[in-house]
Amino acid sequence: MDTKQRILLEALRLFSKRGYDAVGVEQIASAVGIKAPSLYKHYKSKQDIFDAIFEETARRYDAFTDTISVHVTNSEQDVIEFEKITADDLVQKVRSLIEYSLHDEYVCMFRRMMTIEQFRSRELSELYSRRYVNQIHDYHSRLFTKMIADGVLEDEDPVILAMMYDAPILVLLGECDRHPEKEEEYMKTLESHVRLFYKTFHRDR
Amino acid sequence: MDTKQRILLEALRLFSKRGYDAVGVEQIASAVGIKAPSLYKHYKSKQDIFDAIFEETARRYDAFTDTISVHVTNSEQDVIEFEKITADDLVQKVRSLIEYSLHDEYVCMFRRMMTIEQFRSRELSELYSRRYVNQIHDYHSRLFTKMIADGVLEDEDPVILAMMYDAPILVLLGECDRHPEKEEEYMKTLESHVRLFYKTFHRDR
DNA sequence: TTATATGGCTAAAACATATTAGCCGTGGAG
DNA sequence: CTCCACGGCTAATATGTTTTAGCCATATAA
Repeated sequence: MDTKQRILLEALRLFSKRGYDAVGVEQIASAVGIKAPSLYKHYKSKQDIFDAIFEETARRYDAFTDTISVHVTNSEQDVIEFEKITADDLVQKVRSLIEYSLHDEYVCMFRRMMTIEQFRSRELSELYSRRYVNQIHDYHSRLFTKMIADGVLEDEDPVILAMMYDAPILVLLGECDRHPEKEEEYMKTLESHVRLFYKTFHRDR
Repeated sequence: MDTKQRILLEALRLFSKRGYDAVGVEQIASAVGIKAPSLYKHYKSKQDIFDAIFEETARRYDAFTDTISVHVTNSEQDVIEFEKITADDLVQKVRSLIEYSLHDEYVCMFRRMMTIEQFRSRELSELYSRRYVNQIHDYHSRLFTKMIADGVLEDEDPVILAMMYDAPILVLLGECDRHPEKEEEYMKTLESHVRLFYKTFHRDR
C-alpha cells in the first residue's frame, strides 16, 4: 500500500550501502517492486527522494534527542539523581543510546548514508559532526560537569572526561555499522569500558 | 610529465570528496589538464584508475606501519624504554601518528575515500576496520600490555585501556577530516586527553 | 634519416540513466 | 452508474558518460 513510504525506505537502504550516485532509480523501483517511471508519481525527481529521506529522518531524530536531553536539562530532579548514579546506571544509559542508534533501522541506515555523503559539502560535514559527535559529546560534558559539581566524579576537565568516555561509543558504533554480526561482542567491550571509567573516575561522597 | 601519477593524484582528490560514482572521467581528465580519452592511454578503464590508487596507497601505508610497529615488536629494547615513558613521550607518539595521518596528502585523501566507500563490500568494510581501527588499537593494546607487565601502568584490561586511549584519537581524526581548519584546536584537546590518561593510569615503580 | 613508441587530440559509438508522455485498470465519491 | 483521481505500466526522449577508433606531433633509437 503505502508505496510513498516504501520508496523512502528502500531508497535509504540502497543509498546507505552505495551512496546516492551509485544507486539508480531503476534499482530503487525494483526494490519497491514497481517500475522506475512509477516513482515519479510519488516524487518529482531522484533528488526529491533524497530530500524526503532527509526530512523524514530529521523528524525522527529530533523527536529522539528531545527525549534524551530532557534528562540533563531538567536540572532540579537530576541533581538528586547524580548522587546515586551507579555503574549500572551508566551502562544502562549507554545501552539505551545504542539500542536506539543501532536497532532503529531508519536511524541506522541514515547514519551510514551520512557517513558516505559527509564530505560532499560543508553543510553535510557540519550536520554529521553536530549530530553524531558533538551532540553526544555535549550531553556527556554536561552530565559530567554536574557530577563533578556534586562531588561524585573526580575533578578533571569534563570535556576531556566526556571524550574519553564517549569516543569509544562512537568508534564501536562505527564498527557495528561495518560488522553488525559482531555487535554482541562490541557491546561487551563497551560495558567493560563504562565500568572501568566509572571505577576510575567515580568517587563516593 | 609524469601524467600517469598525476591522474592517480587528481582522481584520488576527487574520489575522496565525492566518491567514485559521483566523479566522471571527464572531471579527472580536466583536473589533470588533458581530455578524457587520453586517460585511456594510461589506464584501461575508470575502475582501473581506482584499483591503481588502491595499490599505490597500500604500498605507502604498509611502508609506514612497518616503521611504526617495529617500536613494539622490538621487545628487547622497548622493555627498557617502557620504564621511563613519560607523558611527553605519549604526546609525542600521538603527534607523530597524527602528523603522518593528517599531513600526508595521499594518506589523508585515501582515508576519506575509504570512509566514503566502506559500505560497498565486506572486503572494504574489513579493510577499513583493520587499517583505521584495529591496527592502531592492537598497537596500543600491546604497548599497554607491556607497560602493565613492567608495572608502569595500572593493572587494568589493556584492551579496554587501549580503547579508552585511542578512540579519542580516531574520533578527532574524523573531525579533522571534516573540519581541517580546526585541527589546531583538536590537537590541543588530544594532548589534554593523553595527559589525563597518563596522569590517571601511569604509576611510578 | 627513418621508424616507432608515446601520449595528446577529435569524433563517434556504446551504453546507461533520469525523466516525460501517455495509456489503462481499479476503487471510491457523487 | 458514472466519473475521476490514483498509481501502475510501456515506450520513448533527453542527457550524460564511458570507452573506442583513428589521427597527429614529438622524441627517441636504430
